[in-house]
Amino acid sequence: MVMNTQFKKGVLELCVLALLDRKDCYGYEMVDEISKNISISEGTIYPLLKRLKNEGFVISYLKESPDGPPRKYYRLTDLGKKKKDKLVDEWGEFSMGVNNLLYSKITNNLGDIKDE
Amino acid sequence: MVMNTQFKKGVLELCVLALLDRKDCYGYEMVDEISKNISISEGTIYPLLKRLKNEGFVISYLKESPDGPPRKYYRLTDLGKKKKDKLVDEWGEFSMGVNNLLYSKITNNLGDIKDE
DNA sequence: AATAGTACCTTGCAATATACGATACCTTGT
DNA sequence: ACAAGGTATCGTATATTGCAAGGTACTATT
Repeated sequence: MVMNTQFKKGVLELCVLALLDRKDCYGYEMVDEISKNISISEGTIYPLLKRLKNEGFVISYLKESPDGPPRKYYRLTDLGKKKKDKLVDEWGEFSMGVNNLLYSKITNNLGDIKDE
Repeated sequence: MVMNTQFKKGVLELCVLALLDRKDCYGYEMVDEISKNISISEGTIYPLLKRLKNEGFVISYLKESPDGPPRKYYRLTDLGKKKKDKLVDEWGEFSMGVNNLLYSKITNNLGDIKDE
């Protein structure tokens, strides 16, 4: 899926946290899951997961795979849940703000300037 | 307005183009207008306008101001209009994709794995 | 043994928002 | 005349982050 790279900045963090809020996932799985809606590559997710772990938003545990190397599953911490809720709120405000700019009547401040 | 910095990456370009599609604006004015919905600083908009001009999406012309230094107005070119339309579409797809991830039922691929 | 799919990870690059500062014009107050 | 503050522009340096490219390693299939 071709997609504006810049749009994703910061949003992928939200997507990962939102995904993990539903179920524990391993990295490779998240790429698949998220890719159904917005494109993401492995080179993005692994550094991101590492960062989220360093910041205490997730923990990880290993589990054997039936076909391949062991999978590293990630689970949201309480802190991660809070972070996710905060980001969801921020995303709502932000996307609403953008949509206002794109679609709403422009608020022009010229109401007090009369024709002459 | 406090706001996630990363969310804005790339979207401000869209906002500026959308604003200019309605009316010619000067930089300082755009900061005011956009700030009603999403926070933005002057240090952001001027480099952005310069880039948009270099890429041929806008042209600029000077106009005296009743109070202050002359204003540099920006106007969308045909190329800029196309770019704006494209970005609006991309934004629509993108934000829809994110909302799917945040709010929709998760599509789990475990339907063929039975309890045992 | 060779290939392909799964799964993990790192390095280096590119894009871009912002802080910070510089420049310059105008008005108002002292 | 001078200082202060609002209006308006522009440039530089920095931090964050997504991604391509590459590597490692395990399993199953050919």
